[in-house]
Amino acid sequence: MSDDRASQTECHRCPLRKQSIFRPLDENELNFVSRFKTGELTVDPGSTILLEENKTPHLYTILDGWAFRHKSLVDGRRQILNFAFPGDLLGLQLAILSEMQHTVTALTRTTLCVFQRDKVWSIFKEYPTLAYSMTWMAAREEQMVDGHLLSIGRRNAFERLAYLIIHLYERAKVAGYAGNQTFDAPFTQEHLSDALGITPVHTNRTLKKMQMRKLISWRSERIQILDRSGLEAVAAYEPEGDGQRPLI
Amino acid sequence: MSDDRASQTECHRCPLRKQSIFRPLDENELNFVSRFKTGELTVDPGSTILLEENKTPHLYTILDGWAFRHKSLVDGRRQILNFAFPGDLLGLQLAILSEMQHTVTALTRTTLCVFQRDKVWSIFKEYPTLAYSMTWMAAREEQMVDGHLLSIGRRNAFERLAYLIIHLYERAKVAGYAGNQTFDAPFTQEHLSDALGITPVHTNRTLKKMQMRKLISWRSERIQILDRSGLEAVAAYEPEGDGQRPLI
DNA sequence: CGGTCATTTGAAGGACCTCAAGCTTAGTGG
DNA sequence: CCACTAAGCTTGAGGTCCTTCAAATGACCG
Repeated sequence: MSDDRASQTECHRCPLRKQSIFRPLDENELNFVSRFKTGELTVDPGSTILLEENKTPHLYTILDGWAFRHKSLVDGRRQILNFAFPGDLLGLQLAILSEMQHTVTALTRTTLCVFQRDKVWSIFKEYPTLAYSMTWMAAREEQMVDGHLLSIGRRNAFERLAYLIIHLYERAKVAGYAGNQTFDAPFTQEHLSDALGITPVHTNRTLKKMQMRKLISWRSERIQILDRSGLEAVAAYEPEGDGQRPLI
Repeated sequence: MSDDRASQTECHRCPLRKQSIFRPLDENELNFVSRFKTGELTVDPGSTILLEENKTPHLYTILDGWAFRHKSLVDGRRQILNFAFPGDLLGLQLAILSEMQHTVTALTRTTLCVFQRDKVWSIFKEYPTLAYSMTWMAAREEQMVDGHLLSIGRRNAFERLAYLIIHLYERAKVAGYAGNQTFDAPFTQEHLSDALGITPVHTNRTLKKMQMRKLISWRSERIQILDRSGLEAVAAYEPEGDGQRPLI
């Protein structure tokens, strides 16, 4: 949660990394990014990146690592809203609404690209392409949360788990954390249960059932999808957007 | 679902109405809006404004009326993601991601302001203030969905209902559909149950219980909050953002 | 006044929760 | 190398919340 070593190198990877994956930044943008970026930050697993109450002046992009957005009731019941992967923007709500209503916590050792949030307005004024990308990411994030809401509201535990596994696999894949129907699982069953909206005990039983049916296996921090079409069938899975920013 | 009578009058109310509530549009923006707006559209209760599969070339703002965003599984189980009120933007996902993954349906007779979605990019290029407002609205919408996800995932039926009632009251209030702890309820118990993620039968029983405990009353299309602090207590309610766009 | 739709109520079953204990694993220090 | 600990995982038993099915009641409308 510290280690704010600034480095001006490879900045072009970060501001909206999705974009640089699909389209190289132009000169203006590169110039801008180097002005806008404050530095990099690496945090350990379990550390808080953004806290609900706090008003940090920062906005982040994940360069490497997993994190998760979550929100709790006063009595401690916690709901994981979504997981965050490289390229994802953290703290946009804070920058735009000047209020965060959720917390972001690192799941693995995570490297972030740090920006000044008070410069967001100047992005809109001077770099419409970047602004558009930010909005693109916000819209995409909302689309994912919509999907989770449908899942939590209308699927049973077994179906929810199937859906979440597929979702995580797909996201891990684009981040490079997956391969061959297998992906890293740097989380505990408790994290899963907080994402699924069920108890750890029931999550455990549901996982067991899913392994018993040879749909997945989970050994040593890795989850393998054994029967993709079987999983899709129980989840009533419908593929999400392909993650590609449209050409404008 | 038709009646596309164009009218150039009072356009300044619509493009991002929130904004015009808090700050008058400047000359540039007014000029822009009149170029950008296609017309107005009024739809009857129950009609579909935006359909998941469809690629309408339109983007809407609600001028008057209630609508709701929802999403279903293939077998028909439906989840209401959020309700939409005057000032809300509909179809931003379609415009930005070129893909809608939910449907929007009118709850009351609803009047919409219609825009061409392919002009969104020109907003970003030429009217950064409007672009910023659009992003503001997207961020706010996501914040609301986050709140619902916490609710559905971690509150029980009684608590969910309490939360939803307060939420709807607060939103109806800014839209002018509420007054004196009372608000319009242009929906059925089935809508409520789809928003809460529970069955109609259980929704009915939960409503009964809530009326029995003198927390609310529901008569002739109007819901009255009888005990606000009692409701807040059961919901563990925490106020949302004040809906005011920050000055930039 | 019949028909349709929303609401209401009952009874029974099942999904998920709670509580509680035992287990496994990895890390720590003697 | 072996306690010892702590955190996570596993399993059982019982209870509760919510669902399902089914039928009755009420409200509205032509």
